[in-house]
Amino acid sequence: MTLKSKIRQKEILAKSARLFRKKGYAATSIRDIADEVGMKSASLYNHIDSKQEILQSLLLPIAKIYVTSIDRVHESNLPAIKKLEQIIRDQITITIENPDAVSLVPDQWVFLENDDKKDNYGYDEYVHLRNHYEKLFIEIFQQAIDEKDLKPVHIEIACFSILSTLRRLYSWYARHRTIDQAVLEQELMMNLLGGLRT
Amino acid sequence: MTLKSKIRQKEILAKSARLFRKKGYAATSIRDIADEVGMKSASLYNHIDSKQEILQSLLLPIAKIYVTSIDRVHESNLPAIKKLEQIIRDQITITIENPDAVSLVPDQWVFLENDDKKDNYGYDEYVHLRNHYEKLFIEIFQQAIDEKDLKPVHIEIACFSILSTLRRLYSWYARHRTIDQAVLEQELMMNLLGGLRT
DNA sequence: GTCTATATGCTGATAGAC
DNA sequence: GTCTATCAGCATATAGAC
Repeated sequence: MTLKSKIRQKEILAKSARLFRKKGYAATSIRDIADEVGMKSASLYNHIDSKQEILQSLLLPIAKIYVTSIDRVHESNLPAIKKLEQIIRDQITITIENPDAVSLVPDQWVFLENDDKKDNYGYDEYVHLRNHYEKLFIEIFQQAIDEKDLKPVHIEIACFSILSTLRRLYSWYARHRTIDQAVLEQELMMNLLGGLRT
Repeated sequence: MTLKSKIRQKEILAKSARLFRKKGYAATSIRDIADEVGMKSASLYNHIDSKQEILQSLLLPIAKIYVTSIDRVHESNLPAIKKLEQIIRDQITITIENPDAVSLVPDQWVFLENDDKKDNYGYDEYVHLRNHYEKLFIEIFQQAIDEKDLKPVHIEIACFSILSTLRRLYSWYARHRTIDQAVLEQELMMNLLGGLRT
């Protein structure tokens, strides 16, 4: 694979992400993507195998970025409450650095498919990564309660609430791109953890 | 319009809402809906004008429910912080009573269309209702800060965070339908407002 | 009010010329 | 690597028999 084709592929992925974000995977056609890239839809297939491959090439890498990030925090020796703060900071950074890919996370994963013939299990792999992330998040949250840094709240409600905000941050950030990241981190920390601290 | 046809229409709307929730508007076909209702797709058109009309018949009523609810709170004589608490309780009730319609609110409104020829402005009307809701929410939030019941936080971040959780509540609730509503209200109040109180 | 048949257009993807 | 031409299938919606 030449360097040039890799650049072209990255462009196709980036433009697809923007279109998927705007209209969703199902409502975005291969022709829409080709128009955006500036070629005919048939030419796209010199760079990609299928529309489904594009979605997988967007969702699986971003899911792995999330998991790598929380794995590293999990393995650190910080108190659990400090781990939670770091996880929130990491999610903000990931969102700011990959807003289009992140925008697909809440809802577009349902369009991932499994294809036995190609040994290609996009849906299963994605769900596994997401479950791994949520499992660690809840585990660390429980630890912070055990360590008396958080009140003994309803864990599932609290984790759902925090993650709902973080997963939607891309949409708020799109309208406020000039905000200082440190301010955003501080404010969100207060919003998400402030009411739960002992 | 006969009583029977109204019942049939309600069934079509309910089944459509469930399908739109699962796969999204664009990925749900008229045939999918007809299958679910138990008739051929052509027969559906004896009960509805178009697929687009179904989406509007789901989204606009639920948006009006939200607006009616916040309008009533806004006109009350409660302190702003009590208004916010009531708004959160109302959103929880609306979600529990209309989970499928509520599930369409975060993302499916982009598929609403305007049709000049039919004097039918679904998109514009929906966006207007949503903006009205958010304007009142922010106004009441600001008031609660002025009345010293909330810290002087970054208002837009705080409102975004609270609304993100409330708009996603349908998905958490789907997996925890047996929870007592009073408990849910109490926990969410702590999560959403706890960190912001003076 | 439901059906079969059909119109018209768009979908993802492929074949083959250049 | 891009193009034109094309395929088979599915989309929304309508016409008209029963």
